[in-house]
Amino acid sequence: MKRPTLKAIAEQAGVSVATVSRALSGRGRVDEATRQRILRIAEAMGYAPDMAARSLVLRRTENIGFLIHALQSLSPHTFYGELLTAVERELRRHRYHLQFATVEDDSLPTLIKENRVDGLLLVGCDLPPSLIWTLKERRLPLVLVDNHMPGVDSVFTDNVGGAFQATAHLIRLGHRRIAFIAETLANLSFQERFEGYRRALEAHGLPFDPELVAEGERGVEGGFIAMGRLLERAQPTAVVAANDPTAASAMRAIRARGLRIPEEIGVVGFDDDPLALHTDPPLTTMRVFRARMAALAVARLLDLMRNPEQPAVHICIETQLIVRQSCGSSPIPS
Amino acid sequence: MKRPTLKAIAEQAGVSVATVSRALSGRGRVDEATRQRILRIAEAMGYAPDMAARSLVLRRTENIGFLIHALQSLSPHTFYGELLTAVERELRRHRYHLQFATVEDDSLPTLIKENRVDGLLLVGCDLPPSLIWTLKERRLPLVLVDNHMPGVDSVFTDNVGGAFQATAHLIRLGHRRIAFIAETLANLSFQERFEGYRRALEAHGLPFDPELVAEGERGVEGGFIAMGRLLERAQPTAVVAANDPTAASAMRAIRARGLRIPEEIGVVGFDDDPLALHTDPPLTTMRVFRARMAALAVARLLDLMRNPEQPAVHICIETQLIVRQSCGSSPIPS
DNA sequence: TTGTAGGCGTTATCAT
DNA sequence: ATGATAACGCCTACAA
Repeated sequence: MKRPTLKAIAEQAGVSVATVSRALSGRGRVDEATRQRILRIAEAMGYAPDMAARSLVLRRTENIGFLIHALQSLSPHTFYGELLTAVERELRRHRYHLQFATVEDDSLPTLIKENRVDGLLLVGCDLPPSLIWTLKERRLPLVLVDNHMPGVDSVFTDNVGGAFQATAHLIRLGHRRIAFIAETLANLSFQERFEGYRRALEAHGLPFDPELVAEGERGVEGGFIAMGRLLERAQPTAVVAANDPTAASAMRAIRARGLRIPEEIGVVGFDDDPLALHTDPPLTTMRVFRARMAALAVARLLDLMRNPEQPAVHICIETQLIVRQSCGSSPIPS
Repeated sequence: MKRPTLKAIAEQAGVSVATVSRALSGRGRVDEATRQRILRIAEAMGYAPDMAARSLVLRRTENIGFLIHALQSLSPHTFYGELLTAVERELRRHRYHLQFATVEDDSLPTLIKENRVDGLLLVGCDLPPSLIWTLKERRLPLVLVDNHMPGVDSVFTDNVGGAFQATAHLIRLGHRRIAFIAETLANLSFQERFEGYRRALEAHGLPFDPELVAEGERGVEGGFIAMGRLLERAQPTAVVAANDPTAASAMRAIRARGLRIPEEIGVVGFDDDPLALHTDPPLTTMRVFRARMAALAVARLLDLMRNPEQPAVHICIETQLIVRQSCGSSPIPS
């Protein structure tokens, strides 16, 4: 059977399409009796307004775009999947739909050019800033998620504070030679975590030693490589990893050197990836709140769509230390 | 600046909108000189057809829906994120867009009711069959992904064959008391993997012992629970896990009992989750080809949209054994 | 080769 | 309270 239209309902009910439209939309007065009749018929026919016709006249699609960098999203080690479903759930509560797209460069996605979305969630810190500015100039409502920059609304994790806490935790346990590793530092989130690490050292009167910092490579082996490089030139008693996959991968490098965790080297990660439960020993890490991030980002975006001319707002979400067994639980002997 | 319309280009070029439409769409003859002029102007104005207007008249949205069960997708331990990005990339190659939605029950998603998609990818084996049939009756082109049933087109992994291979691998290594664990057997994929396990035993003349089969619970601890139950009543020398997270979680239970892997118990997983690299020892597992699955599903769906009246086709993708260190590499001593 | 006109399904502005 | 009617932007006969 075909999708019913307003016209079909109108004929069935013996009224005009205008009346049917009013009855169903609730805008404009309709006699209560005919309204009920129309509603029953519409229900029976399984009517729902055609989205194309609606958005053509209403000038909105009730679609939100979820944009992510193609490389980032292809990486298996990302928590954006969970973020995505949380966003979709949140959008659905508000009668919006989610359009998912990846971007590879700074050219304007067809999603935008063809007017397929009313607003945008730009996810991750690797989307080209030039693209972000182009979008802003189009006056398209948008919110950065897990990323931030001046002049654009954003919702993100407190990376600096989180890494500070993680490092302070290790210091509290008695560690003095604490290393920092990342797949790469060419990434805003990782830079911020590095910054938090440095600030924690400073706040506790420990010297910063560049020899205790190592980068690896992008990919699942990043932490393994970084940790290998580090252990060739230094003997840290603990290491802060820029994220959990890096930490897990580093743990393999540590074990490969015959060192025990946490007795000889403590490890702390970041993200509370499900992975963290399965490492041996289970990984102490900083939990980030993806569902909160999703809800706040959606709320902000919808607000921005209602009322576009607002100063940019930046929403920073704190992290939480999850203590497992990779750092040891009591101060180490010096 | 506003989005340009055909009319704007027409005025600029001094022709009618019909001519512009023809020039841009390529359908219908247009003088080569004016065509070039129109193309240049359109290019300069950054024109792209308005999607709502187009789909209203063309009766298609150029949107494909990616549907997944809400619970399934919220679980962090799923590889559908990777599948999603692969699908999006494939769709984009064909000028289609991806609409992502989760379903919670068998009520018709608004995506469908409001005509927001031309076709559907139904992902995972936990979508309600009643919903699938309703969609079929609407004559909406659709393909099941990582799932299959008679009468509906599908693209899926060879779970039976994969589990057969995994089990045969263990048998080849000399194992005779081989267990099977899963978070749950109330899942088609896991049932099929169980079936593959049984067939391998049978094919090699080993008895099937129900005592060597254990279920756990849904969630990250599923494998831990299942393995715990199993070890209380039996002494397997190896275990086939229904997927990698289950295997990783089971490894923790095995270690908690003081047993060594692979010396005392061999473990093989399924999926080749990135997780498999980080377990200790790294996990031997069956690789599934998500990107292939995505490409084949998209190709099939687009074909189905062109030519709807075709008999259903079922595309089964074989898996590949990835040998790491969790099973040992040489036959065990009996 | 080009333009005119009608229509896709919906909403909104007028009359009545 | 209800019904014509005119958009919305695009495509496509049909006519010129």
